[in-house]
Amino acid sequence: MEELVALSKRRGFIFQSSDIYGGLQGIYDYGPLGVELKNNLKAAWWRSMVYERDDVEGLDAAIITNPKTLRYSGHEATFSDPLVDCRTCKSRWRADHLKDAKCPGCGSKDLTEPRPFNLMFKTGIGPVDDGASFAYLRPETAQAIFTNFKNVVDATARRPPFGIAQIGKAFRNEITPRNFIFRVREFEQMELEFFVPPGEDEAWHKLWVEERLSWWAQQGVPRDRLELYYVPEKDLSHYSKATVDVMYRFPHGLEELEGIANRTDFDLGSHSKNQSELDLFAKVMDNVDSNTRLAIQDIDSKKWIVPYVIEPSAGVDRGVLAVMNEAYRVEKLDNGTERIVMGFKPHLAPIKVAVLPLKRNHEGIMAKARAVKQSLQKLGLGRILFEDTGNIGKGYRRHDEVGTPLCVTVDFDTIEKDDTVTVRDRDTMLQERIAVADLAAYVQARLQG
RNA sequence: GCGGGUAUAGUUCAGCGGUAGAACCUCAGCCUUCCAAGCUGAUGACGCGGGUUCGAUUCCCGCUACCCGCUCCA
Repeated sequence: MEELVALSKRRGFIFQSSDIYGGLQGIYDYGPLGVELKNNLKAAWWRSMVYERDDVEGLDAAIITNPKTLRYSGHEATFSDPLVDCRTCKSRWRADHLKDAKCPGCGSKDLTEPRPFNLMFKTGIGPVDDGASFAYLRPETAQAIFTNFKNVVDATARRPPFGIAQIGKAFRNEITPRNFIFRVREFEQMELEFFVPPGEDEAWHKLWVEERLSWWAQQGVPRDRLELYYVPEKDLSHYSKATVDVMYRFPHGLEELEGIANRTDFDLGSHSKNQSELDLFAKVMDNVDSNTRLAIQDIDSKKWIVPYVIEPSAGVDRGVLAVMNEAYRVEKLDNGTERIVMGFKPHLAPIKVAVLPLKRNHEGIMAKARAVKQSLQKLGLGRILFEDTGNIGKGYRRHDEVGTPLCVTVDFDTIEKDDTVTVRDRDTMLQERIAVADLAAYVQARLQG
């Protein structure tokens, strides 16, 4: 982990936020390469969810959320637990789980006063901060998908099974942010809420677990590096009938990378009016505020059916950490030196191609290299970097370390002989001579692999 | 929030009660016809705030951040 943190800072992937003022606990910033990596990972998710499927729509909802949404979702009740600490055995308990003001762990009565831990961020609405009008920063992106369910159905004529996908920031006042970008207070989620007819939920749940495992493999986190954890019933979230956690062996231990939950009809039911007419499976709070039913009317029976929801919910930041951890490797070279390589899949690499002039102080080579860079940039593959180090070996090493799949070098043959360049592969360190005229097609083909 | 640990250039490490050194990195110049070469030069640090002291980067206290455990989750 320390090596990843150091590399992240040195090369510009991830920085401590507000660093010059001493930082801010559990908050991180993504640097020049980090933003590319993270965007690439999100784009890969969006592509596989929204573009490559025919049954998913996209959504980008607001972060600031009406408190009623989080009240009926159950978050107000479950995200603000009064907690007490046992001074004897150093354990922590929910105050409402204590019996006789005794520590359930060791029986000691030496407990701290209950302190409220509100895990949701609040903010004031409007310019006058009198506390009278507040809203929450969403603690998960999912809720806005549910509250927009009818909007999306009406706008797209979808019927279950279909899904709504969203990527965005979420905020939680974690008690203990820890482990670099693993557990943070401001984070990003990639969530799909997939709505299915009741009764088909369990089959779809299984299917989505497989889908997600296969997607992670495509991002460079292979199946054998992941473990499935079937959450025991007593540990299930308030909305879940069954949850499968996709666990990854992070540098600090085996932890959750993504959760795939069967949320049943809890959410749509919770946010609906006239719940008694809906024949809900889940226990929901009486809703006196909603102005609609989040349900689909069966054409034949005229009955309102509340779909069940399968939710694959992945952490973007955790994904970045897992992808970086998988990509990181140290290779010993024949000359005794070590080479650090970030073996990102090409579609995730922050820089797709680096173009290097063999000599920095040669006008002709420099000009040609710039031209090659510009022509490759026009392909729209992502970031192409003009790498003007003047030391070819150093340039290669630098790009190994940030995971650039291909380095294109302009040398004397390019400008004096046959208009070819060398293309050097990150993983094998081997080079090929390619005609500049063929370079675009060659690069495109290589980056697709 | 509780308990334990850590905090010196971008990184990895020195160091001392008398205001800090190195290596690598970075940058500039020279050199160099493909894997961190060489030469010259440059930038750059004692996390923050108090206290003790003639004097604190060094000792003490508080804060902040990070790491480990409890707990929580994407």
